[in-house]
Amino acid sequence: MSNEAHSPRRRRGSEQPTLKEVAEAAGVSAITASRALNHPDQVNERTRARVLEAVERLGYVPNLVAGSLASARSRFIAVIVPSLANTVFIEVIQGLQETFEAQGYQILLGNTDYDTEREYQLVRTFLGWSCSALVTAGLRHSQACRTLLANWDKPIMEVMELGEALDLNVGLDHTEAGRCMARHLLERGHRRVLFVGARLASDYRAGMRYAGHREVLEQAGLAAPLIELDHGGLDAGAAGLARALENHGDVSAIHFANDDLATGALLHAQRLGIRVPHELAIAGFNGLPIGQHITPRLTTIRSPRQHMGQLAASEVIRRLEGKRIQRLQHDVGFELLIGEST
Amino acid sequence: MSNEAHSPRRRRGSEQPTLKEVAEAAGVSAITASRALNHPDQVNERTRARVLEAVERLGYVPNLVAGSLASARSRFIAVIVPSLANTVFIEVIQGLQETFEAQGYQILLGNTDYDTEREYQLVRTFLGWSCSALVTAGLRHSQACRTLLANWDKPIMEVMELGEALDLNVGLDHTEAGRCMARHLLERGHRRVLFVGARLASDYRAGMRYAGHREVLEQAGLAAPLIELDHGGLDAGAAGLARALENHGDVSAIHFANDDLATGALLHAQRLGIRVPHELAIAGFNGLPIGQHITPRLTTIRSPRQHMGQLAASEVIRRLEGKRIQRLQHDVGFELLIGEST
DNA sequence: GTGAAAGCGCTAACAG
DNA sequence: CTGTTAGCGCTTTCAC
Repeated sequence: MSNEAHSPRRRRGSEQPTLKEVAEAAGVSAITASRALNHPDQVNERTRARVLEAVERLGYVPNLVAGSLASARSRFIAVIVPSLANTVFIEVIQGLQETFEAQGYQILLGNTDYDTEREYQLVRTFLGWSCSALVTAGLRHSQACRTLLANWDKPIMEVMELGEALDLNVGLDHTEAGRCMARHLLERGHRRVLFVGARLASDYRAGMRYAGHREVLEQAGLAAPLIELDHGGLDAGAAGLARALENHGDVSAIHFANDDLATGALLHAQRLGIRVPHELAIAGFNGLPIGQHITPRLTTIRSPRQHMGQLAASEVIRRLEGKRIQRLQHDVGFELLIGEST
Repeated sequence: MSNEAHSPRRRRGSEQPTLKEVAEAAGVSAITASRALNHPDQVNERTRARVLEAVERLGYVPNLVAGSLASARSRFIAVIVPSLANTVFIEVIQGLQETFEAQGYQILLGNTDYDTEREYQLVRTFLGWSCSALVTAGLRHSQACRTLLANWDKPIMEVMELGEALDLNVGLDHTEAGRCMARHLLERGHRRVLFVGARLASDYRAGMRYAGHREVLEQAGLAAPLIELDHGGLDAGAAGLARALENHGDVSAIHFANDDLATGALLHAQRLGIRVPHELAIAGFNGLPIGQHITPRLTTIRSPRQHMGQLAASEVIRRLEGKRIQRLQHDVGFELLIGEST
């Protein structure tokens, strides 16, 4: 039986059984075996048991590639972030992952390194995998990428920030966050406030926070000087503090673009014997745990990053399941955490 | 032309052009178009230009699913880690990602939540995607998982720890790392040394470090008391310190299972006015940046995590390219970083 | 509830 | 260097 003279192609290296073989072993047709596995309710219970037994006995592992080709859909979700080195994206990914995995979706992770051309390439690749949806960090894309996505009929979710989105959008208002912290510093009586960030062209959301910060200061008739560092991290924060003291010795507060910089600066200030906040106030953004463990505790803004991922995933899943989406856009907000560093 | 009376199936939702259509537009056969894209050197330069032009004009995006089915290989690399909440795994993933992506491989990320049954399910799924290789964190797997992998003929790379591996192995010796830190503490004159870890059954590599620690202490005729916390993080470190002071008030040093715990404890000690290391020495493991920014700097052990990922990926790629692998196992080692906390 | 036939879009194998 | 043919393993469609 089934003994062809020539078998022109048998690539499946090892003797991986196919669905057809499982079906034969169970005495049913391939399609019934398929249904037994994927739509159990469409198959007689006893038939299903026979199929499952055969699956077990033969050690069958479904070929998902073939399934995807035939059905023109994979259960892949493309997730594109600019960096894995930044906790912020990791936490969003965590939220996405737990929610999607629980529904049987598999994440396909891409890293653009803050390069929109790279993003475009990743999107192309991911479309080629018949992804069920795309989640990407941010609203800025190359024109080619926009064109490609405009012709794509699956859910597109842009996370992190809020604005004019391609489709779905879950995020927070970074400009407003910048304003919020600037207002806090003004309330604390600071009049000479410096903003220190890193690579604001790439980390343009930090740039938006600076814009908000600047707006508030200028409305109060104050200058909004900026120091832009060429990389981030704790070391950079310490270096930023040093530069600030050198070039802006008269500032009474520094608004850092994120908690890594702010924490690095705060710990460096301790080493230098600068008393925070009396001699210098320090503020950050993100609400990382470390900021709440150092003394003085860091004044910062906490964003619900994991929740952002969960919400984004839930909304995408709703759409995939054909449920009505009430709003295309969700503002997850933020929270000013006032520590003793300001 | 090519106008069939009935088109039984056209799933590709939008009008995504196929390779065949590109080929027609370029006046070549499908296989030539395929070669022009995937094996440019096998095709006449002018033919290739025509194909590329047609690709551009039609906005063709290759269907990778179909390609994988036909060739029985995807360029997927399955990567399985127990958690995304732990920096350690993220850094390894980063190393893997940059190296694999540079060679055109796509990572398929799975998270087991420290559950070997979940790992088994992930492995099954990933095998179904015709992954080119599997990278997994750790050497411990369920029996079902081992059986499944034993019949798989693609490269398997186990990272993080060293030991009897399924195939390739890149990691470090955690028991030795535990010994190393214990010896350091003994050298510093400590005789009452406590080990504090979290969920050692899940984080069994921390358990191995404790085993090494204990071995050294017992050889010196000392006890090796242990406090096991039910979760990790900075908060837990602070709580661990509190528990230590309460139940082991006479200890002169605490060896924490990782830097998160150690940092949380160290910062908490500062708040309590406990002078480190004079009244209490504190040591960690991982060599996270934060430990080198706090005062006193944390004594810890640094492991080359990103390098571990890069090396693991390189070795897998060598194998995939058919090159000879010189050694199946690589010890990436570790480095004792002596701060002022001990 | 089950099956037969057709084909998803691409590439391997050969032939020229 | 290019083309023809025959599938990869599965699911859709439609019939029973």
